[in-house]
Amino acid sequence: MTLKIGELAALSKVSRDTLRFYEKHGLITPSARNASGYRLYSDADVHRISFIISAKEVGFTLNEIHQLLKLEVTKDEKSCQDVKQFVDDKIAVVNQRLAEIKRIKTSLQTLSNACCGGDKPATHCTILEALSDQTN
Amino acid sequence: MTLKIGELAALSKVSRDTLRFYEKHGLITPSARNASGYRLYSDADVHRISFIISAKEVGFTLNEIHQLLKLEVTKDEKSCQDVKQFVDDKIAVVNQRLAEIKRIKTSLQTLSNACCGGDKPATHCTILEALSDQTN
DNA sequence: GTAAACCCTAGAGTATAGTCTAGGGTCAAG
DNA sequence: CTTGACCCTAGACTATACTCTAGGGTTTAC
Repeated sequence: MTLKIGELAALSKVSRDTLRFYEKHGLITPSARNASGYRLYSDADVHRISFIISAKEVGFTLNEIHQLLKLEVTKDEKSCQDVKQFVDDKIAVVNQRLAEIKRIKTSLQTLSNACCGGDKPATHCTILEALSDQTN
Repeated sequence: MTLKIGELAALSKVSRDTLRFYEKHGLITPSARNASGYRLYSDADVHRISFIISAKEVGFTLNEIHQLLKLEVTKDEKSCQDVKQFVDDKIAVVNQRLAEIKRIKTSLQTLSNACCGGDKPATHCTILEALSDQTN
């Protein structure tokens, strides 16, 4: 299965321009071009863009994502130890972020539960009150 | 306990400029000023900046964070139903992000485990291979 | 009592991540 | 065989989130 840029854009919910922008910055290169120079994306490209989007959504910069993806192409030049160290560092970052997002989720949920759900004023509904309720 | 801007900056690991910037954009206002106009931050301010930083780290924009924090001051003007709806929407976003970050963590961990940890080339170490290993 | 280390404002400059425009070629349907 | 919906490049423009500079006042330690 190959997709043209507009099709991949629709599928991934990003713009064509964004795909070209990511390409210019080395994040994703279509696996082929047709005779007229149209970009043709493969299944692997679909996975790749999906990873890029997920990573971005949870707060990684394009630069960091680039580093993560680069592990693929530099694999023979770096020792395994280096790769492992880099990835383990990223796991630590991800764990931190996981804890933060859970904290935010808990406060949002406390907030939602505190709300009556009726149409009275939400007098006791504040994020910061919800946050400080946590034994954290 | 009150802190001057430099002290809060050191504590929160952001720059003074960032704190002033956040203030300009309505995210945080010091609870007081001294006679010379120096900003004085309270415990509540410390919690507030900590929330802002966490929310930002996990991918919320300053604008979204502003909306979350604004629930505090607009509480009497909005009906509880409105607040609940807004917060529940945010919870959905957070759940999505939680799933994504877990997916990334799993792939990073698969990647790390696949690495020998020795000093041989990391021939089979790629994020995308790790990602596609997942039954996802 | 002065020098280093802080604080203030206002506004310019920068990095990141797109988004849009101009000017042109391609393709599928009618 | 042309019209509308696509595709191309190059480069200008925008939004977000800082970061820095200039020019000046304040505080604290020696």
